[in-house]
Amino acid sequence: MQESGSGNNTKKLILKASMELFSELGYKAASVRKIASKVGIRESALYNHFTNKEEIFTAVAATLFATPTSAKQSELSIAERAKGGKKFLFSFIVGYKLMTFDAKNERLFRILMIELLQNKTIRDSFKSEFHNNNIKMLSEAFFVMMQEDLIRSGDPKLMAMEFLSPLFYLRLQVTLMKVDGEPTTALSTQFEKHLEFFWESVAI
Amino acid sequence: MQESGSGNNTKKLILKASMELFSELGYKAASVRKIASKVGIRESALYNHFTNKEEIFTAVAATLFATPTSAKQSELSIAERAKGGKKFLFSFIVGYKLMTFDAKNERLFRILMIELLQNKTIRDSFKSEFHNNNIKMLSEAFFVMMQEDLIRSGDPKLMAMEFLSPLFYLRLQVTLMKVDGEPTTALSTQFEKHLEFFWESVAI
DNA sequence: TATAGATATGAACAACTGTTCATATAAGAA
DNA sequence: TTCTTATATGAACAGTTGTTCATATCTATA
Repeated sequence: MQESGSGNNTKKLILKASMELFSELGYKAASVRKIASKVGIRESALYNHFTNKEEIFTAVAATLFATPTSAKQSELSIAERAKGGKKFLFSFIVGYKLMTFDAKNERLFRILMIELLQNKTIRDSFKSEFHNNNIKMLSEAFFVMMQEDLIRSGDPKLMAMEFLSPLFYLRLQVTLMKVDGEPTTALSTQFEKHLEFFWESVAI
Repeated sequence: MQESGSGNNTKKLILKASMELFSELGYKAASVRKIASKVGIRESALYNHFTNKEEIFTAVAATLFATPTSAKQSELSIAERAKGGKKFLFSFIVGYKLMTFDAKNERLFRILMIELLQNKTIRDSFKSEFHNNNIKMLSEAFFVMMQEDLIRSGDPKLMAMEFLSPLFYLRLQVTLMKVDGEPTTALSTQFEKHLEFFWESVAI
């Protein structure tokens, strides 16, 4: 090993630098040379760790989606926790809000949105991990709440969509504001307001 | 004038070709040469109509956002039409659905999403035209509906957000499906289901 | 018909792209 | 120490990028 890389973690450094550059510039503009330069090596050295640029990006995307969506906070099953009704939804909101305002996850979301319409790998990840997991989890929760007569009956999946969509939209707004360095305090309280509105809509 | 361009509308042809390429490839990959080639001229000829690539993109974006959001369908004011309650919301949904599944507007949405996090001009347009107009319009409508005792009282802007977010999320999903050539029939009925759910949530 | 203005062309530019290659250097195993 | 393996380097490649320029050609006006 030469300088720069402190050991065998050059690969990790590449992933770190790549994630930052991809999120800042997007796939195309985050060139192999810029990535290498950020790591402190030449671009040719990158090819000892990855076969091509696409593989770097796929690896970055994989680490991004590996982040748990705030699912396993406790040992209790979703069905069990869902019996808490509004309490469960509140904890979900708190987790989602934390993700939205966390700098690292903010980058995640940026790069996701940037590549969503250009990269099929990202699209597939979004559909399975990001979207379906949340919808599936919430659907299960709403199904339980219906059985427990906490909320009015209906299609659990539809309710999951209705609950999640405004959160997603808020997250997009927050991300857009932060990109331009605008304050997001006004949006901060919107998350709880959404919960209030939603619960008033479905609670029995 | 040489061949290709049938008259003085080369500028329009450039905008048309640009829009298609921008939406397919994004800003970076839609090169000046590709645009020129699509029009049927050399890249140097483009510079007789636009000073640089950025100006082409800005012009495209301007024409995109110039499309009315289905606001002025009739001569009646929003306040007047809002008295229709669910009927008004249904007409909004129909308009939004039409936009979502219209090929041209689909492209609009794609390019918008692609550049949303990379281009400040687009971001500003999104915030003012795309977002605020809809929210403002819907807020006014919900305010009227509250006065008419058609819906429960609350923050009209919050309701507008709750009503619009799922539509936006659906639109994004449809766009993603179409990009990969997947069928969108399953999502098609979701628009009306959202209206049913929402109206049941707020109607008195 | 002569002239002016708009619009076309092709060549060139400097910079950047992803990738490959022969080669050098370092660390660990024999 | 010697040999192997991993990782670094710098140069080179063939394309592509946005932009400029002198020059040619078309159209409309005088």
